[in-house]
Amino acid sequence: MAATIKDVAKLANVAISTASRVINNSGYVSDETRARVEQAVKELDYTPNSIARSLKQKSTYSLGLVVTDIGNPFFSEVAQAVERAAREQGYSVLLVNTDGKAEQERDGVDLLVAKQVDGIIWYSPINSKLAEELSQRKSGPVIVTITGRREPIGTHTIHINDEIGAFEAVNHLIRLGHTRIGYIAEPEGPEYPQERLHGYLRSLQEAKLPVDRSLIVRGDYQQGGGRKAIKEILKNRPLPTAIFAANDLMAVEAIQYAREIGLEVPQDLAVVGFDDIMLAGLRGIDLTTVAQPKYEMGQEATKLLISTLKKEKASRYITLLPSLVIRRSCGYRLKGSAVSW
Amino acid sequence: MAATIKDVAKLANVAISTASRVINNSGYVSDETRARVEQAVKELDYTPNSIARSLKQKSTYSLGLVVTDIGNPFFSEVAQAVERAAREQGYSVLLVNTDGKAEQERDGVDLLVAKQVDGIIWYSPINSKLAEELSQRKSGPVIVTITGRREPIGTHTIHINDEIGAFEAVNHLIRLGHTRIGYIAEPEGPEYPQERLHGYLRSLQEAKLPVDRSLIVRGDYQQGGGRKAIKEILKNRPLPTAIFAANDLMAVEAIQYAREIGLEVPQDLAVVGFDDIMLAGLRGIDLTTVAQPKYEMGQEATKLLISTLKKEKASRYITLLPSLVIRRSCGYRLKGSAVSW
DNA sequence: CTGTTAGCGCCTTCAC
DNA sequence: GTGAAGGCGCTAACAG
Repeated sequence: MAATIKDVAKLANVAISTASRVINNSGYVSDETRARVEQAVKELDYTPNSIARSLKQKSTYSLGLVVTDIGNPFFSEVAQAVERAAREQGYSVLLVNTDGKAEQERDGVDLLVAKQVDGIIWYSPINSKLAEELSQRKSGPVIVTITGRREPIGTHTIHINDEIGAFEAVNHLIRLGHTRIGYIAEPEGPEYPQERLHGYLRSLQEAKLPVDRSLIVRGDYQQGGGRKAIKEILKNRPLPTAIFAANDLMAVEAIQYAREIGLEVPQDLAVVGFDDIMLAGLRGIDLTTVAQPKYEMGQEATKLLISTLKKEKASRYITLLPSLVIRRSCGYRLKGSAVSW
Repeated sequence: MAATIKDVAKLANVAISTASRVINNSGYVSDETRARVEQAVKELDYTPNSIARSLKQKSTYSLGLVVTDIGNPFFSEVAQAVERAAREQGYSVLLVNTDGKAEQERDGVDLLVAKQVDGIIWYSPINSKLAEELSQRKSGPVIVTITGRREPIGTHTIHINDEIGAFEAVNHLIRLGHTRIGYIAEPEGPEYPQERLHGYLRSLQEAKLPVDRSLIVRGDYQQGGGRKAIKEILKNRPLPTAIFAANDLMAVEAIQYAREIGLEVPQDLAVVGFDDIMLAGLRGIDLTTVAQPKYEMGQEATKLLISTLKKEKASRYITLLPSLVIRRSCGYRLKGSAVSW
């Protein structure tokens, strides 16, 4: 049995409340008494039970981090930022994986609520109603969502403008002279923001390029999905000369597959991804991609969350812009294009 | 204010203990009463406060996961396995990053202890004394360590036989005809297991190859560190024909650097890594590497931990063997070698 | 079957 | 300055 404050008090020959005072440094205690208590603490190797403390104080100093898949390097980088920012402020983080399933998300969030987390960083809400409702509760956790959607959800929203990111990526391909651009798209369904698709479409439209629906194939954001999708897309004739993929994982798989069947990247097929996960920058991969400010996203969200906890703060909506990182996978100029780079 | 069991009891017109019974499904309750309580629960949208429950039951149903760097894809894969296994058993996981610093590790673990986690999966203990001592405490958390060291630490130990992994990797290079094999080593210092170095050395010795200390340069396991190390190693003349690196991140950087300065991989320089993180298998990288059973490690550790929690179990020591995954970065045969593959 | 009664470990008035 | 007492939300005997 670990020592409790009671043991400390007894050993120091003081009342529990006095022991509490010196441990928490609150209220007046004579130097002499303080010394006695501190001595007792040391002797018993006493650690305050923060469960009990939380029960009393209604604050657990912990926050939940809800992500689709912590095994995905993209989320893991965000998680790293969150953990660091949280630790620096004395908070700890409870990790919940949703695997992209609404049910798991609900259960996970329920768990976090039961564990009385002070706040939740939610990336990203499949079930936005749940998030919205939760953030309405008076004594519920503060909810910060990170999302590619436009609509704010929760107490605070960190919005990554995916639409513009995708738009810029496709624009870049168009400037390079591409006119048949395939798209390995985000999955369909209400739980997935369709902003990247919108950006892709808008770019084509503004350039007055036709939209060929058979060049748009849904991916699943997972390993294996990019391969399936690119296969599908490359059944089209004439072949597209460029591919935009809704995330890097799928983009890299597209490159792999293209090379396997004898296409050269970028000469025969230019590829642009989305996210800028670490591997995108490796030599041998060199993926041009839309970089999401992963670290900032995690850090911003955490800081915002914790500062809200410390004092009331109006709901905030922050937009972060992704940026296009040009590497080699898109080529610098398409053969026969009039545009020089 | 969130609803408490008291509110539920009042609304259902029963005693608190009765409400508790139906909520926890313990003891006999008449169907009629049960229905009333359930109705009340629904009406108030009641969620049990697990903080309070934990205080009473001495069990928080949460476990700590201590890793060096969750942003590192290697750890993030282990974390994924841990989270999943934990969730399946109704446990949640508190994430602690050490960034490889002893102080952060201590603070993080203190935090976990204060938060009364039931167990800690510790990968990997820099300060093994801390781990050992903690696992001795009667009412302390169950400690499962994952480590490349031989010595058991904590309640249970999952040992990855790094020495054999490294040994096999270097053996492979030797079989391919290499005799000057550089090593981008693990960092020095008591907090880092030196098993991979041992394996490297043993392999050379058994093959009766000379050990050239200037071909062994310490890395830091981080991004950037492989680059620095390979630079150093390649100052040697004659150049080594092969490089073994203590992890994939550094191995990949070595490949990048080698290519930048005009060396072909694997023709001029064969490279073997350690870990088998996702990117190792990508086309364009194709890194031959010692695969650690990441998923098994996380899962095994978690299951072991939780089963211990449920009923006393003797301390266990499990050894998992890594396996060599041969891809292209090591070449199939060294020019001029007599060994065919 | 159901209600009453003690706490779990801690913090926080409120007296002295 | 210090102590006594109440209660956070919940569970677990123990009576009825």
